[in-house]
Amino acid sequence: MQPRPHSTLEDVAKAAGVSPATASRALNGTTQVRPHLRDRVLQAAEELAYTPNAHARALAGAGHRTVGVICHDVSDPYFAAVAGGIMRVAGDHDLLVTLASTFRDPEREVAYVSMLRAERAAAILLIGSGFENPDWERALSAELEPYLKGGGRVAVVSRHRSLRVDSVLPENRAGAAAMARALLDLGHRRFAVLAGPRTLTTVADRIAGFRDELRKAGVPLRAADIVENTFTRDGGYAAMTQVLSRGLEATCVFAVTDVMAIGALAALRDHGLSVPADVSVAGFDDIPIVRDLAPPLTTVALPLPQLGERAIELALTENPGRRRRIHRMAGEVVLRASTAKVL
Amino acid sequence: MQPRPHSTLEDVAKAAGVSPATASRALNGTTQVRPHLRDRVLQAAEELAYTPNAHARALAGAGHRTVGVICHDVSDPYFAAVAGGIMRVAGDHDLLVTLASTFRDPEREVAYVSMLRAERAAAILLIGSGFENPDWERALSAELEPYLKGGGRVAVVSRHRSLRVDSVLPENRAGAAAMARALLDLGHRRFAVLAGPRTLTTVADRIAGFRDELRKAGVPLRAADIVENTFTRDGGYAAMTQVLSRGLEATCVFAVTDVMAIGALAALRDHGLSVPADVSVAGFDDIPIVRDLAPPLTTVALPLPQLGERAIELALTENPGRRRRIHRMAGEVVLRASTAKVL
DNA sequence: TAGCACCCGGAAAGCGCTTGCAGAAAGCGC
DNA sequence: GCGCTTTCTGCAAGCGCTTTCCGGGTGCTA
Repeated sequence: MQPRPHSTLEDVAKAAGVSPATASRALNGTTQVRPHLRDRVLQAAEELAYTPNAHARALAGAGHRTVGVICHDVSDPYFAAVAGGIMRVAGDHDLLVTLASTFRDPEREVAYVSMLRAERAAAILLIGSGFENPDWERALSAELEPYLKGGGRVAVVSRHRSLRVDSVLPENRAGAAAMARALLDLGHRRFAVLAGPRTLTTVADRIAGFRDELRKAGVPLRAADIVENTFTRDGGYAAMTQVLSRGLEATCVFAVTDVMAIGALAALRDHGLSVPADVSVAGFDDIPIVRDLAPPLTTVALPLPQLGERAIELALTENPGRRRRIHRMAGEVVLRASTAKVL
Repeated sequence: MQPRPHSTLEDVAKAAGVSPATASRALNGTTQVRPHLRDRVLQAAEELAYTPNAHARALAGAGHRTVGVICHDVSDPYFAAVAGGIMRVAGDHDLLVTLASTFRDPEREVAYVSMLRAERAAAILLIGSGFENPDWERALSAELEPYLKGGGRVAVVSRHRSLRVDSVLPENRAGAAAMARALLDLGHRRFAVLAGPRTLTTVADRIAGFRDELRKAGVPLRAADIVENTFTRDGGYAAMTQVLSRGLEATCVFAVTDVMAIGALAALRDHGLSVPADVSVAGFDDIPIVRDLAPPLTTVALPLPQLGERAIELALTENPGRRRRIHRMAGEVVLRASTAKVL
């Protein structure tokens, strides 16, 4: 029945009584086309509900207006916020965004890069910490290399530095240090740290910044004060529970991400402890929800959407020298009601 | 320097000493290729870091393994959760997901459908309520129609029914009715409803279900008890503030979405009211965060990730009769500490 | 009115891949 | 060992578009 599912440029050209070349030019405005011809083409296109085939177009050399974004899980508020920033910029550039959630599976991440490569995506953005295993990071590099050589643009956000590509880096170390200072100022001297996998630089940096600042003040942070778990709400809950199980000595809990802090708050509530009366809690990231918690969470505020915006802008911006560009973004301590002065 | 940025099938074929056709067949396994030839091809591909050009492939008729998802805003926890479900299923099918946030701009929505059409996406999924204006819905239909005729698959989640496509529909009406019953059982008789744009069927249904159930119990819900605002946290805050400004008579506030409920909770806190002691609050959706609020939010739990999973499965499943399939999903009232018995 | 530059439109060559089609090779029975 | 069937392989067409290269108008100048 249907001769061809979609109408093609040739159909349009025929309907308008011009050649496909002219139709193409009229539609894209690459070259001047006499007004009355252009109007005929436009009208024909309209009538035929013509939509250019993006594949044909890309194949013919017009490039592909898609950027690929790879993160661990879109439903995590952190990634959702960063992705939101990317989407906004992408929308302004008429770019389509292909978003892939790896669910923290390294093989999947590599597979996605490969698919994005096959798509000839204009750029690939990797958001979130890399994987613990350096082998995975290598496999990823191997996949990325040919892409870069082929003119692909890559940018990473808050990611292990082993990849030699443009990156947007939150100042994790300085942010954590600032948080330590703020908590010290409140009079805290005993801390518990709830950490994600410590092989991730994000985690390592936040812990290091926090610990170094404490040390400067002569306050030690012992290895036992740091509890490691997954980067999730439940991970935070479990880590907090573990801390509680050996008897809470700390007056303040610092979770390396807000999501973990949310789990920690839940665990504390479930154990009948009140925040900040019994113990103070601080997080990191400032995902949108934490200001609405009760108590609102003290945290290091990162400009999450901007992280994404800078990343895509970086990737889209010409880089003649092919130098590795790094855009650092500072975090700011926001004191809310989840932390209190020690009496 | 670089003769061609990427190595092509022809390069692989040449390196393996076979024709492109054979190389293609070896790589795709469409037809038997003698083992030693196949191995040579595979090895050559490996050595050349060959990645097939998805565009060429799609153009040559092999179809395109991408599904498009259009929602209002990925950074909204509701959409993030639904998208999460979609991603999981897509990953299992080796499909790439192109996610577009319209930021509630109808023109952008139509434009995205057009772009997805141009991409020859295997399916287009529309998540979230349609727009208030029936004209927009028509414009959208006009864009979708040719896509469907061309063999495209479309499914919508929680969306205005005017589109004649497969859909996944939460049972908004029944869910809201169940919530009304639960609140009545707690002894509440005076309610305030915080609504999103009422022209959206989602909102209309939730209000109707709620009101009808109250009516059955002889409890009236007057027009003035319903306050309308945007579908956001700030919208909830504003709506709640408005209710408070005319003097709170209600013993219970029902927000048509959790996100609005979060705003309402914040507004109540800012006004020095305590929940549920002074007033009970209930929401709808059960986005993941609400169980961790203090107090945890009473709400109608929708299986958010499943909403997405069903939608993509629906779109991917053959539909020989071309009938409009509707998958309804029930919500379940979850009573948490944000609602209390009326003394 | 002739001459020149300029602009516009068309023909055609691909972009990289899949896929009939047909021929070559291999396997089988007799 | 011959002819037949059954695999396998290569040729070539073509997916829908962009773009280079030209030829033919057009408008301007002399």
